[in-house]
Amino acid sequence: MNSIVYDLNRHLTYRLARLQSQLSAQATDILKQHTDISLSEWRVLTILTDPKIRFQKDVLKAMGLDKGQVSRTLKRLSDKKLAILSADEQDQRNRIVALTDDGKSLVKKMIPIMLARQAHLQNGFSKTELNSLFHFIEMLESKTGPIKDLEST
Amino acid sequence: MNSIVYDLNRHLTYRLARLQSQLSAQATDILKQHTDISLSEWRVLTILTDPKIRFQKDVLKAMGLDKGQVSRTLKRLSDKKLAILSADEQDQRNRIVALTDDGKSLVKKMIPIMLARQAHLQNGFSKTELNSLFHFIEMLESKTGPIKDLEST
DNA sequence: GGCAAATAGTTGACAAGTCAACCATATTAG
DNA sequence: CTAATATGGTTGACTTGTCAACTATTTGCC
Repeated sequence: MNSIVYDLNRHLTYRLARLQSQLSAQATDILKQHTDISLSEWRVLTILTDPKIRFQKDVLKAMGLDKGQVSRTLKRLSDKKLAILSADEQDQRNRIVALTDDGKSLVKKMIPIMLARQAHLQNGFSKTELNSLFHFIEMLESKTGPIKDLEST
Repeated sequence: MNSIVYDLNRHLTYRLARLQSQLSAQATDILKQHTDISLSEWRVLTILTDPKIRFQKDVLKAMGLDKGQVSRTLKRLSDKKLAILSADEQDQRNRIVALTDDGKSLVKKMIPIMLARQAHLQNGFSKTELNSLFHFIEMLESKTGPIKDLEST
């Protein structure tokens, strides 16, 4: 009668959260073995390899990260001489961001390692399964906004 | 030639991370609309509905959360009078944890809302698709340990 | 019994993520 | 031209997560 038991293990968002925290711990470990950058720093570095990314605001849009987080992460990368920030003469509000040579070579060194990890994770998935997985992620992402009428029914 | 571009969007762990952060923001919002508890507090509360969970260590095992986090979260729940912690006479190291009546009624009130959200998220997925998704999560979870030989190849 | 090791939990220090206020520069609309 | 608004970025306060050191019990072994 008092069965208000809530089965967390069959609870999609909980499972995703747990998976995610394990994955990010794994990535952090790998990075620590080879470099002294954090996972968020690594993600920003990889974003900067894209030639379409020229300004800080582009990083922001590309990553969907917090403004302040991007600002501080870039600052740290710049302190570590992996990226440089400079002023845009055309529009003084913008900050131009780019990898330094050190940044580029770090990325070049780490990419094979990080790709090997992706391969390791995807090992056992068929092409079709992988596509479904990405598709599922997209479907879920499209439903992450505010929800109306949660209480009705 | 300088194509060291790394496509984050086709990068499984990145996509999962982004999805996860959106999902947890959504959950936090919903909780804030109805209660004043945080997402981690909510998760611990739901765990406590399981009669098999008697001690703090059971919460720990069931959630795979950090020791300290569990300790502090339970403390907050106890401050809010949603859970009570008491000593185990048999083994003084253990702390017995249980929901208070307030805790139980809060859970009872929130469960339909949180389940409605799960339903909303799973809407559009067939039973088969949902099962694959859970299966994929399990497969990935089984690969989140340390990886050997990342650099070879 | 007594001492080493194991278990349960607490605490402090620090890193990462979130939020909102704020400053400077550009854009636009009257 | 200039005042309101929008945009890009920084900063501080706060929360959450992570790690490791530490205390207190209990268990197992000689």
